[in-house]
Amino acid sequence: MSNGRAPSIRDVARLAGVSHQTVSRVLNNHPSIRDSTKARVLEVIEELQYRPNRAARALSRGRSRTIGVLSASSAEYGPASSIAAIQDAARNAGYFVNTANLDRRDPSSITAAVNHLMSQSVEGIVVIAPQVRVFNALKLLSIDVPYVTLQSTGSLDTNALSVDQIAGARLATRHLIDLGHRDIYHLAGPQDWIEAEARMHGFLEEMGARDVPTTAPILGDWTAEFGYHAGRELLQVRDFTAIFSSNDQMALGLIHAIREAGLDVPRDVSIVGFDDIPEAAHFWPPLTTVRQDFSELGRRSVALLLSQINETTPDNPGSIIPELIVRGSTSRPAF
Amino acid sequence: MSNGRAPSIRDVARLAGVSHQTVSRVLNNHPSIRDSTKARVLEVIEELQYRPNRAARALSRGRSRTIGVLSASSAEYGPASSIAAIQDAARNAGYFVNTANLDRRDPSSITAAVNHLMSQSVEGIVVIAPQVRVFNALKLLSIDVPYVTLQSTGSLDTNALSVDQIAGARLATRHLIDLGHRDIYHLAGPQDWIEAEARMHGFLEEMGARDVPTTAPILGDWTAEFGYHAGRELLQVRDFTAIFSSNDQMALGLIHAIREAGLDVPRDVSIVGFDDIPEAAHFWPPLTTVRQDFSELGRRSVALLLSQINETTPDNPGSIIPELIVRGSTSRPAF
DNA sequence: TGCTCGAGTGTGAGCGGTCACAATTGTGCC
DNA sequence: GGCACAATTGTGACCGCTCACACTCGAGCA
Repeated sequence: MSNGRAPSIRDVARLAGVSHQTVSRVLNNHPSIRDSTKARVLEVIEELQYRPNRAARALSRGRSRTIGVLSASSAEYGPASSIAAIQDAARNAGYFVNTANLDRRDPSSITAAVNHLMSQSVEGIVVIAPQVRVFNALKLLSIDVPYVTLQSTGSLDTNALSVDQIAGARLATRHLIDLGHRDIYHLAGPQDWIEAEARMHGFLEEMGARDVPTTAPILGDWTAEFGYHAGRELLQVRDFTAIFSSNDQMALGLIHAIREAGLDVPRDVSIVGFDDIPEAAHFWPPLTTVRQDFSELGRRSVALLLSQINETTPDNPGSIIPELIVRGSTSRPAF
Repeated sequence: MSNGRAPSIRDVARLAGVSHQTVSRVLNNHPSIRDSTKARVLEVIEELQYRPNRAARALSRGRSRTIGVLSASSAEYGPASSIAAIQDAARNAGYFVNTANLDRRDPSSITAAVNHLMSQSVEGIVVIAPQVRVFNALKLLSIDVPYVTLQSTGSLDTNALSVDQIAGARLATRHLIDLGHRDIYHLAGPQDWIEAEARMHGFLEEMGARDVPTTAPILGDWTAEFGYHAGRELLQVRDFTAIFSSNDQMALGLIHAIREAGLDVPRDVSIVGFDDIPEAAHFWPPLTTVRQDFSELGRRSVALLLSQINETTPDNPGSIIPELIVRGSTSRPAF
């Protein structure tokens, strides 16, 4: 009993007067077990406060029932929401989740993080680190477990899943054009990020489709701080009436810079963001932006990954279409 | 070789012409191993792409080298930053991290989450769910592993670690009083949250110490949305010149409401927030707030937890003192 | 009655590591 | 050369579970 060790399947067996294998059968819901036996075993389990030892199970089964998450910048709203959803979805499916974060300054951390996950013998990996170099590293490492990525690499990956960033960016751009804007800048995310590139593409496509001339997008780093500085730079020129920012944080920085220069949003400049973080509705002015459902993305990624692990067909293919949320930061140009 | 199974310690041993135990010694950096032997083994390990099986190791050692994180609202900035830091710190210490999220609507999820962690045989738990009911549940469950909490329960917990919320709140309040404000409201967080309560206490203490009369704090839910509605309510009365909000998001909502009513921040109302989220510097006006170092908190919590697990003495006791960051949202009252 | 068959249960061998202990080899010194 | 002793390596059991297979027993049927 209180010999220091946690009770094992054999302790339960002894007390219930059955074999260890019978206990194992009860634990795994084996069909052919007499109800009375099952009840007795369950009783002892309860009495002993028995908990199956996961390591032992993983070892003998050869499956860890764990999936890994490879994530960059997991403190940001989008990734964090997705991770939370992934964890819930995985738990519901009986899987455990292990997260490894990438240090964005250290390229070798990709290998380290993957090794970390592999040494956990994860059965699959969800990648929320939508940077080209991460994908390249993943290919080189020739991982022997399936993995899905939360962002399409643009090529026709069967294991990619994403909010249709291009469609979202076109929605935002179309909105500005429809309002009458012609001189529109795009503040993009870092070059290296898949979704930054996708949004930039969407922007350029829509501008092209409507025959609006464009200037080269500015490459930012997602932070409000960058948006602010970019805004100050842009105001030196002031040959634009609207800016489409690749995320809400940079949009916030832009607005700050514009305000500070004594101008008004949206009267002088219209701003559209991307993501619809919960705060966006309370920016001043409330931000017009493109909403993407990070939680749904997380849930679907788990479904897709598990279907690959278990070699079943996934039930929800296709990408998620984001939605334009019009608020106060956009209006017709002054004239 | 390619018999489907991953190579084991014995495969390595065979190829290197040594015993499995020698391989094990190499893996664990045992001191008395001849350099030449070690080199040979490492060579084979490399050749075979051998990775130790964690489940087997955990089983035979009886230790999982895993710590659990119990977290509520892990998508928010503060918790998410701490979690990221915890993961890094744990990884550096050779530990794995497993996160379980609480569903805030379902009280029974506490038990479920703890069971989830325990079934992983975690060696310790970091609790980032600073709600009274979580602590109560934890006590009832009589967990047999050490755990630390990222927020002090107010009582003298040896296993609590925290930013000194009271000191932070006093800093914020003092700042407002020093500016000349006397009619100051406090928009608090949810009653149930330890840190909300601590900040409220700090506010009341400082007000008391300076003989400034106070009104009852308003209990919010941390969201910008709530701050906005609270702001609209408050403006019906308008018998205040400053508001101390228990976090930055609610402060943002307040500002929104105040602006919408045609008033100015800080001219008509000064606002102080709490947390210093990265966006706070770019609110309009930039938010005066109290900065707390979530990453440091995460790192220290791991250090504390590991010291409990390994029964060593922790090296960095005491709480972290937050810092007041003065920006544009506060000024002397109109008169 | 004797046989087959399947439901229910038991037996023993792994899974891939670590641990305790035994065995072997090497070194210094008389 | 022979011995004590340390350095290095090997042997077998065991961690807690699942797997493959064997066994028992009663029902159904010729």
